[in-house]
Amino acid sequence: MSSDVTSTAVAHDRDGAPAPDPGALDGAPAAALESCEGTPSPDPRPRVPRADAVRNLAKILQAAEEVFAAEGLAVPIDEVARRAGVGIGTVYRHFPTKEALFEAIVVARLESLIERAEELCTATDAGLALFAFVDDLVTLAVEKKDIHDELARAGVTSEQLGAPIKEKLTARVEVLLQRAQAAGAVRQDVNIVDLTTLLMGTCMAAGQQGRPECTARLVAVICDGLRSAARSN
Amino acid sequence: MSSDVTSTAVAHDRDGAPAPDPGALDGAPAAALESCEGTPSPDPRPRVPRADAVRNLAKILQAAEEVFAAEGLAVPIDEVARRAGVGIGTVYRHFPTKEALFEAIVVARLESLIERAEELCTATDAGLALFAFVDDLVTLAVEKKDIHDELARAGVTSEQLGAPIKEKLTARVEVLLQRAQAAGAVRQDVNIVDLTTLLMGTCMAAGQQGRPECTARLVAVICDGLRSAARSN
DNA sequence: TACTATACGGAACTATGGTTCCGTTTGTCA
DNA sequence: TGACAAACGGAACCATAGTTCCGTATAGTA
Repeated sequence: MSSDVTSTAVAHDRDGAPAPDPGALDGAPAAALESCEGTPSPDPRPRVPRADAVRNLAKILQAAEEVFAAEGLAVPIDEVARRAGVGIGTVYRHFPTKEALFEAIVVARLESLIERAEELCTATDAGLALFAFVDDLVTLAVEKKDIHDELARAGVTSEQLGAPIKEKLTARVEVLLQRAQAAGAVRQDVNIVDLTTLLMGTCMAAGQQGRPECTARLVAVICDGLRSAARSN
Repeated sequence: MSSDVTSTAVAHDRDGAPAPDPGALDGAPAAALESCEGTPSPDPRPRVPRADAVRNLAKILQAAEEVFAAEGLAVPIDEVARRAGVGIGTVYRHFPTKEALFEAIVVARLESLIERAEELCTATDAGLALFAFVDDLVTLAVEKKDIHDELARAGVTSEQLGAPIKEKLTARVEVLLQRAQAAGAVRQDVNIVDLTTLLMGTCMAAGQQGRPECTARLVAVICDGLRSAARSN
């Protein structure tokens, strides 16, 4: 949600194995452990991970996914380890820092949002498409506390988690916005920064307030606000 | 901004002197140290504070005001002490916990907001009054990082700082809202919870985004959103 | 089955920040 | 001016949470 390019270091296993691709969340952690960095020197030994390592990585990702969603990013790493049924050392073997673990989870979530945004980019009604995205985003933030936390930290931490992914998401949202504006469905005087700020705020508020029945009305107000001056200006 | 009644403990000097009234921020820290709790047993000795204690309390409040506004509530207490030119022990003599110090500052800020809301309650144009309050609130949040932090914690911490003051503020805002709705300037389908949530979000986002030129547009969108369906429903 | 690299577990270490304690200083009053 | 309660300063203490380290267990292989 920011254009900061400062990225987090690439996560590495301390024994040299690369950190898993966040996509591992989608079900294939084994593949994530296999491949190496961008083939700088074709290692003779392809470094096949042990079966238990693969299994544990999956358990850790699963546990992190659940714990972060329920408790937010502030939860201690011990809790993730406990939930995954592994030792803390094992978590740190797969992710060099807590941040790296966050990144794996948060990036996966952002990626699903990017997908959604891309889907909506081809919708016929550009206005409805943007509003649908707003609704999806806010709903997600209410459900998944980590998204909410991540948004809340955005301006605070200089180290941006998954900055490139955020830029990508922002770019997609910008397309949605521009299409909606071109269609005359959204006021001309808001730019992408305004919109992301507005969305961030709504996500944070709705997320920590937690009352879903309230969420719908919030989204309605926001969307109407975005729409309101569409004719004028 | 919540109706949680769980309040923080009354702040006490460890030597028995009561914590200062938050109003002390407004310039009379001496008076704050003098009076005692609700006269349960008329202490023979009126307990006049020493001059240096009065002076230091003022310095601490002043420093805390500045530091919290600039850095937010996460700043370590050492920083406040350093800025005030006193030892940490002295801070703790005046405020039993860091939370108590927060409260002194935050409550003072909320009180100024309450005052503003009361002022606006008598405005002729009820719609404009509400929108003016929204603008003031968001602007304050951008300027004072502690307000923003305090809002951000609202849903997180079970211990609510100055819960009664927040209730009072909420009550005033509710009057503003109801008047605006009665005047047909604001849509009927939002209630006070929706509004405070919306305001919280906007404050947080604007606050951490920090670009004042963006703030005005955010407020515009929000207010237009609140207005939008005023005719219908 | 034996051997070894890989991976594991969790105690120990480190850093941060709130809070306490106590020896020293100082304001106030007789 | 001397005595003493009040107040001060800041080192030390404690709790929390991230990270490292190393002895132990085990998957994979000959």
